[in-house]
Amino acid sequence: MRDWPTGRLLSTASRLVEHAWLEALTALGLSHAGLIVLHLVDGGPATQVELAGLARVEAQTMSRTIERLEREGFIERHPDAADRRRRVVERTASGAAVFARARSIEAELFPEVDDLPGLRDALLDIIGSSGGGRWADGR
Amino acid sequence: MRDWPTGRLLSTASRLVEHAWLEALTALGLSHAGLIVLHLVDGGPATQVELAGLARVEAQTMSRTIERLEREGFIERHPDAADRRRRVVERTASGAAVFARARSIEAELFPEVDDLPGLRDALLDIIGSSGGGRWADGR
DNA sequence: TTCTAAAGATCAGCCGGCTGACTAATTCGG
DNA sequence: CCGAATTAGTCAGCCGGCTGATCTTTAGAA
Repeated sequence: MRDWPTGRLLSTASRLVEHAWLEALTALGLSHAGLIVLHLVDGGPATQVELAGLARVEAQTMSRTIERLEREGFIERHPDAADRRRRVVERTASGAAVFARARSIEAELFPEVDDLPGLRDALLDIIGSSGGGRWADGR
Repeated sequence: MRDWPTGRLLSTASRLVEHAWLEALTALGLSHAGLIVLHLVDGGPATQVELAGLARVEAQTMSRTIERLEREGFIERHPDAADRRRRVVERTASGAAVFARARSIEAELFPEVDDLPGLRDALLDIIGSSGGGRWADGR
């Protein structure tokens, strides 16, 4: 496995970390993708396109993720009076509660690694350069 | 995004790198998962359970991946005479050819990063510790 | 020897990425 | 002011992870 190309190591590591997470998350009725959305709307309501851009995900993917969150009662969608194409996504009280609980364990489950800041920098580099113009917004 | 938990950075980076790959790979009629299998059977024929273990993937997932590779004509499955539960997976000439072409570009597409060996070590660490006994074989 | 447990492979069904195609609403140019 | 282009959202369908259940075959124990 030491001979594997770096990209393959990256996706394998990612999958295994996500898997380790899954149990704790499903116990809360959440999923990985859902947690990201809860995090993003923590800063206030947003439209689906905005959320997709921030999560670096296509709008169709975000649409389904939000649909599942709504089904669980963690968020609500309200039509925007000013632009009736838009649906504004908002956290519910239940969503706020589950986010508070999930957030605390999010960092704890990540395995120990020698140079954590170095790893984070490398990942941010990769995201920046590999995003290839698809995600204009850097924030 | 600098505030994101490391696990989320990891999966985001992984997805973006895979996406950058997809175009080159689909042009060859291949997929990420398929390429891994072609790499693994490069060392000789193997059973599906063996391949699943080496790729760190469940047997059901490997089953479908192999099915698609077979459909494309890149591998063949033969029943094992000694143990009729087993199906031995073998590369075809076409599979060998496409692997040779894909392999050469695999490393080239990975973005530049400062401390590549450090990154690889960190990822191997994560895979090792986060595999949590699921994948006994360390090789 | 027979009968049960384990192993290899698959099926069904879920989630979360993606693309392509579509609708409804808004914006903008002539 | 009206029609074309753009934008927000969704639907359909694919791939690749996963779990749980099932089937056939092999191995092992009584």
